[in-house]
Amino acid sequence: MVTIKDVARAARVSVATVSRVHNGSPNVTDSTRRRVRAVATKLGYSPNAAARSLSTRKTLGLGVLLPDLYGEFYSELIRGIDQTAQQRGFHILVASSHNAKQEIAAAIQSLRGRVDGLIVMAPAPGAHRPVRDLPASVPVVLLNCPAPVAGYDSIAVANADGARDVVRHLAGLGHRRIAIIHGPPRNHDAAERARGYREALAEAGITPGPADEVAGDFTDGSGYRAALGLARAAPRPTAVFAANDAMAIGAVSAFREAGMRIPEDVAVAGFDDIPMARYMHPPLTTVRVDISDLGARATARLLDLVANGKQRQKRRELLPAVLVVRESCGGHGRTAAP
Amino acid sequence: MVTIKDVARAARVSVATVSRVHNGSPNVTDSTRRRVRAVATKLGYSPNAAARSLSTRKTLGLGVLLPDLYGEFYSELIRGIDQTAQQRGFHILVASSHNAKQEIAAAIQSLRGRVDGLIVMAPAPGAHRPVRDLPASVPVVLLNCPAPVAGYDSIAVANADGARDVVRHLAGLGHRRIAIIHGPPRNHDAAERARGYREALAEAGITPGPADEVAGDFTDGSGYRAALGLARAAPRPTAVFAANDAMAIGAVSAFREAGMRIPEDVAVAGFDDIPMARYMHPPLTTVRVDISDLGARATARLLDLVANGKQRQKRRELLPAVLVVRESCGGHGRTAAP
DNA sequence: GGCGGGCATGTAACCGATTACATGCTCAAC
DNA sequence: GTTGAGCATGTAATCGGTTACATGCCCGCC
Repeated sequence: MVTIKDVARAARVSVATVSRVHNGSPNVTDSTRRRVRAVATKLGYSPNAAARSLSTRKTLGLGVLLPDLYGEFYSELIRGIDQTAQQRGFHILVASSHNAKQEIAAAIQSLRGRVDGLIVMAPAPGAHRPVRDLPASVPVVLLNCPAPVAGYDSIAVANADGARDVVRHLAGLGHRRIAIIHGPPRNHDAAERARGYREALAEAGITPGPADEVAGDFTDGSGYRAALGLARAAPRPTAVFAANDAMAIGAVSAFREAGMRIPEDVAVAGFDDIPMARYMHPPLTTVRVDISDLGARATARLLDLVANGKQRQKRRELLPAVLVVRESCGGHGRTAAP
Repeated sequence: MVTIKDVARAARVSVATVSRVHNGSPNVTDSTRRRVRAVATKLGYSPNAAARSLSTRKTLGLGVLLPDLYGEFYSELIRGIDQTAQQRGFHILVASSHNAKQEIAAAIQSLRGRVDGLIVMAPAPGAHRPVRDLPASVPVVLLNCPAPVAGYDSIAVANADGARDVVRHLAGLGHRRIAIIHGPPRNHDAAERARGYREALAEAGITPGPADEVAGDFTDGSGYRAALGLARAAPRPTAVFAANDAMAIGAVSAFREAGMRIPEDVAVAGFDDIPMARYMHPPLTTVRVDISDLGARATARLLDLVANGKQRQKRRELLPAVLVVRESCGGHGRTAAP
């Protein structure tokens, strides 16, 4: 390992000068600067990150704690985060935790001291406990957390609004039996989408039967199985709102296998607008959330906290969720542009 | 920030003892151990990662350098990597590079000293140059790289075999005009899949016309546009092999908009078997690659290198790619199980 | 009773950077 | 010619751990 001392010796200067050259300090003559640069390159020197962060107390790292890594949602999210972080010279440490309190605590523990800030997505209520144990000096941005958590910045998606809009759309199309495939129990996003669903039904004067709410867990497989059940129900719902796109995709597949046509026999809507939603057959009516933007905003906010300390007022930002009408619910003449 | 010294003082022992307690050294009396533990917990002590890795020369971090982060492929890959790493107490640093040599170099630079090893996926030929500049002491596992690179372990997918199998399958079904939607130019996986395609055609005595090979870039949008072109071609291909599933999904969507039925008017096959492939309509005939396993294997190999030094023989591992016949090409009576 | 082995614990060097402060030089102003 | 400002550079403390080696104690054995 070639260290700053090796470079200093070879360039016949002190370590301080080498350090100054690498950090762009102005007080170095051009000739010295050039000499140090040349030697450093020749020796293949690159500063030891651990040593540097030990003395500067900065790591240039951001921790990203996710409940899961399954599906297109998370790659989009990470993409937005990485892009923003990279632009500002930060790198990201990704850890997934399955939303279990213990695992979250472990992951946070393993990230401590390696990052200057944390983006935590833990939609389970109560899952933020381990976050509170963090020293107050670590900036944190919460993603899709249940309700504003006092003392933390947070960004969330307007889940209830989006869900209300889709279900209203469905009701407006004349549907009276509208089922929902829920997300995981104890998941904030799922709960909010369910709330929007119920509100829209109430608005429309519809009382959902008990069989109209079926369980799921945000995976395509769970949507498939849920829809299989719905297809056998009597009376059958004429429309289904799946709490995310992955489940909607599974549901469409199951309905089709059961011999039903979409949207003629059953309308299906999703949530998220993952890239592939528009390429389904029929193209999926869903709620658009700019997932990578969600990641980008969270990162920008976090970097702001990291740079300016935590003095600012904590805010909760709500990302709009807008209805995208395609063809899986009917009610749309033209083809959605790709 | 509470440091080891604070704990030592409060527990009335030396820093060495505190360190020993935290590292599970056996030479500490139970009473001391308990006292130190209690104090550490009360003070909320957690060792500074930078300081620790400065003196141990270990970081417990693995760098993951990816060409991109778009689509389900990457979340699956990261999932496999994270799972294996976490089990062994490592955490991962993810960076994407868009496959540009300069960005790769920058990313590697920013990872240096923060990780004990690197998983690099850079399918562009020549993209590994920056990797060679790494000090030989950093273990590296290459993913889907062009050909075995001397001096490095690598894991790749049997791209050509898989592609040959699908195209053979298509030819076996009686298709004579089989088009391909290519992956990005200068991408190894794409090139290999193209090679398999050509070999299978040659085997079947088919000479592809120039219009049968169209460009794409592995995104669903590019598959959509490519298929739009194919749909207008005369004579039209009766089968299309898309070099990955995302493009196959886009292609199916485009063909359908052009009024063609799948598989009756045109058969479509993909590559990767992303989770959602089986839920498409019709379920996609594709080539199964266990993506998260690919990540898991790469990680296991890397951890092995990290633990045992680099003395072992470098190996290239080839992950099988097996044909999964569903319905998008016909030739399959039953419904694919989900 | 003295000696030595083994064990718990402490002292201090070290890892590789950053940076406050010290040093010494040049040059302009008086 | 002296003085001091301003700048380039060096010296050494520091960040928070780990660990080789030193120390001192207890205990068993001859």
